[in-house]
Amino acid sequence: MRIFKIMRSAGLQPDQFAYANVILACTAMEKFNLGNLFLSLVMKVGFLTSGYVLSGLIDLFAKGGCFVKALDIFLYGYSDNVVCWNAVIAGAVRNGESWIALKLFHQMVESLCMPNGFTFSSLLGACAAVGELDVGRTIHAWIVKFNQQDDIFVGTAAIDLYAKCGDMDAAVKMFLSMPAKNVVSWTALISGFVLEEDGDSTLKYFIEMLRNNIYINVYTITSVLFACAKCCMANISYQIHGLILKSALYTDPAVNAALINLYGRIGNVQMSEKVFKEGGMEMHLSNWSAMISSLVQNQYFSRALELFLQMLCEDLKPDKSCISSILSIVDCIIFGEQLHSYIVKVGLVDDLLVCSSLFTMYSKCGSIGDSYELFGQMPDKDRVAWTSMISGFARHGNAKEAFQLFREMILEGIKPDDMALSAALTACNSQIFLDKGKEIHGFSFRHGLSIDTVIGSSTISMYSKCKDIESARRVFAYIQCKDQILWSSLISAYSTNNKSEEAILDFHRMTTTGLEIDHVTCSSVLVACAQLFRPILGTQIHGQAIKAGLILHNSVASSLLTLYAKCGIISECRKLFDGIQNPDLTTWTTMIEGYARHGRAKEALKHLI
DNA sequence: CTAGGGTTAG
Repeated sequence: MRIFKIMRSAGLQPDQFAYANVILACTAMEKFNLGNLFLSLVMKVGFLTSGYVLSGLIDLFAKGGCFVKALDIFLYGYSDNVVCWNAVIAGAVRNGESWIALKLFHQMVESLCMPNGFTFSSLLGACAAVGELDVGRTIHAWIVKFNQQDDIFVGTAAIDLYAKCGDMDAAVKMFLSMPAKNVVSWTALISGFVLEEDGDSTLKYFIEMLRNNIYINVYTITSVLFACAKCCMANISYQIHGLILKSALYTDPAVNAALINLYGRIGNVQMSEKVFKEGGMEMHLSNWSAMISSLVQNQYFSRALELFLQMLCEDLKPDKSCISSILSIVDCIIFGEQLHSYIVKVGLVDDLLVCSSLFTMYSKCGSIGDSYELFGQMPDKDRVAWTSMISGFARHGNAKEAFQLFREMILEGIKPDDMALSAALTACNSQIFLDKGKEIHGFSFRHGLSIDTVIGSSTISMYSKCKDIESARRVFAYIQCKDQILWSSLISAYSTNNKSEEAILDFHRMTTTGLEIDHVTCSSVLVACAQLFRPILGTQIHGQAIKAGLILHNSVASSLLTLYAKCGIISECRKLFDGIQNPDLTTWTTMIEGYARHGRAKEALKHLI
């Protein structure tokens, strides 16, 4: 740049190469604001016909985010130079104009300019960006026609396209056919398996990579760690962590964040904290947000809040994922409102993620009106936002509003998934909604979503709340893979519908399949025991609950209290109650009721006061 | 003039 200035001030006329090189330097230094200056200089001396200068200017404007200007210059200086075509096509892809890129390609071929590896690499990127597998296959055919299939960039871009579109067979085929591969080709393939949540294949290729002594970099490691997190591969995770410690990768903030996230997913918060502390926590925002979400996922709410407040004290600006994580654990409207003001202040209200978490917070804290108002103000709503609002209404017993929203969501063209259906089913909370529930059940059946246990258990609960226990049983029988959640839905369906014999029978059936009992199953079956006056069975289950650590759940404790109170074993009640660490409203009420039922008014009143 | 990742909310 300086030499260029000296040249001009000395009255020397720079030639096309001097201009091209100085423009190249501008791009490299990201001095995009100099684009217009050079454009006018170049126009004055008539160098826009030079392919070197033209391609440089196109690239400068495209990288500076002015694709329209880049396209203008290209069309004005119209050249049959392949580099100019490539620059404008790549610029289109970079600026999210994939379809323009593809159109330009066709014009290029029509004007008989031969595309090369650069062209195809960008075009495949364009297809990947818009998820156009079919167009991508057409481009692949062009690649073969122009004999560019051995280019390492083209091959890698093809792997990336197939991988992003979920066609892993094609990706592997491309990978194997490549005469030369590098770390990027390997990583593109591995990322495809990560997207598919195929942990086995991810590891298989990663190990193969290590065996072949391919240099592993940050991209590879973060992909593999992500796969470990997604597939909950705990043992392998520790080994890979060891590998990272031995390499220079441990100091990279992206790797740190990936490790923190991984340990959060596999439930080892202590390790998350360790990586967080070792990774220079004062520097990187991504580490803070990974750490907070790890804590939230594992229910360390107060520690999460502590870190959040620490961030504010240290003048670190929490990003949207931090704020969303924190919002998801807020259970007090005053704190929620404070966060709301903060979000408005930092200008994050219009963010889809933040706003979704915000209106969900209002609905969880009891302000369904505020929640719906915020929801209504959102310009774009995704499936999660719709689902969250539906379940907000369902939770507040506003069934009609929930159904209306479910309808609107489908009319908006958003396909409900298992969570959305489950939210709509939850709204059917009494017999009068049985028809509506059947309608939604039919919808999920028609859309092939009925095999899922999430939908399965919500469908069973729906029929249970609508007092159609026969249908609940039929849904249960239909589902092949029965997990604890499904069994517990059925058992609680019987127990809440006064079919206690059936509930106990199914409890025995469940335990014989080798499934562990959980707190929901346990408390349902105890309710059944109470109804049938079966203290002996109840005591047995009490023992199992202690062994499985379920006694810490207040729902289990209060079911046991009900059982002992009903069967007149008040001394056992008292012993149990005194052992409860955090008695809640239900456990207190049950205890008081127990005393009252047995004419122990004095004790009942003592508890009350 | 060209390539690979970071996922959070219901």
